[in-house]
Amino acid sequence: MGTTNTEARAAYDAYLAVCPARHLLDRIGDKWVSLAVNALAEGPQRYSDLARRLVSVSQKMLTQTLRNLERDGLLTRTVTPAVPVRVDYALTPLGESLVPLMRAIKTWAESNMDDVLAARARFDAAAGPSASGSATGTGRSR
Amino acid sequence: MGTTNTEARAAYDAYLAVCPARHLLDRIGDKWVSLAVNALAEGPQRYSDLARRLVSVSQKMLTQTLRNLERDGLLTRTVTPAVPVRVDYALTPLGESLVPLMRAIKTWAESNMDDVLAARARFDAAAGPSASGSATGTGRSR
DNA sequence: CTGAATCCACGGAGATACTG
DNA sequence: CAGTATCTCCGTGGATTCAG
Repeated sequence: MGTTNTEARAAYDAYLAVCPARHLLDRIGDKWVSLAVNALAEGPQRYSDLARRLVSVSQKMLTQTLRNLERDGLLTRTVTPAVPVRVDYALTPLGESLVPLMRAIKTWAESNMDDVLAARARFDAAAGPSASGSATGTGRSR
Repeated sequence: MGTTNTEARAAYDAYLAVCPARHLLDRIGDKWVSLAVNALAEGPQRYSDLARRLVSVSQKMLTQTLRNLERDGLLTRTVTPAVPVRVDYALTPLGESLVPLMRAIKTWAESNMDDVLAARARFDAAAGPSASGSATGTGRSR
């Protein structure tokens, strides 16, 4: 009595809602964030530069990604009111401090993805040689 | 001619499809993965233990998360055929090698989330004091 | 106890068209 | 050039129910 199951869940959800790591993971988990940060790590870029580098990104997603990063203080957006408007994006110090972390992620991935892929192949072979590849919700695709 | 825009996008998409970092980010970006790995970092746990720790996770999501991690060789699933079945989950060496990375993420988040939150507040105050909070798609919630 | 199967709703991702 | 606006599709996650 008193401490119902529902209350516990609510409390946990509340905790998750403010968990810093959760926020960060949500951010860098976004498909285009890592690519954008990576591109900007080499120096400021114009909107069209970024659009060229992240070849298959839609304008909507690129803008949305950049807005979110700007909102979080990870990059700055500078508008130069020329004839054709010019907008430059650059990492802030905060954004740059994130780069090493991204590199660490990249490094781990490149070092261990072979093992992961091998494990995945083994698993799929053992579980469902007939099944197309994965079960209910692998998470990939989209 | 020959190199159409569409081809370039297809090539880039193909590249992204195999990009190790992308895979890793997709994995650890999953809501429950970080929590599960974190919990298992302290030692093997039973299914029900994990369900208790990740209070607000549904069985479906917990099972799905664990399956994906098992598939990727990050943890092992051991079934003990007792009267009530018993299943233990434990990190593999590969899974454990991921723990420091998760910690790094957690550390960065805890160190810099204040700045992020401050930036966010500033941005929201400047952009749309009347608007509810964020634009088109902040990414959070769900 | 551990998990599979099914149904459903929400919201994000993308394509397209329009604007300052 | 650098966005904004709108619409639709479907994947994802949750609740519920059934089973070994």
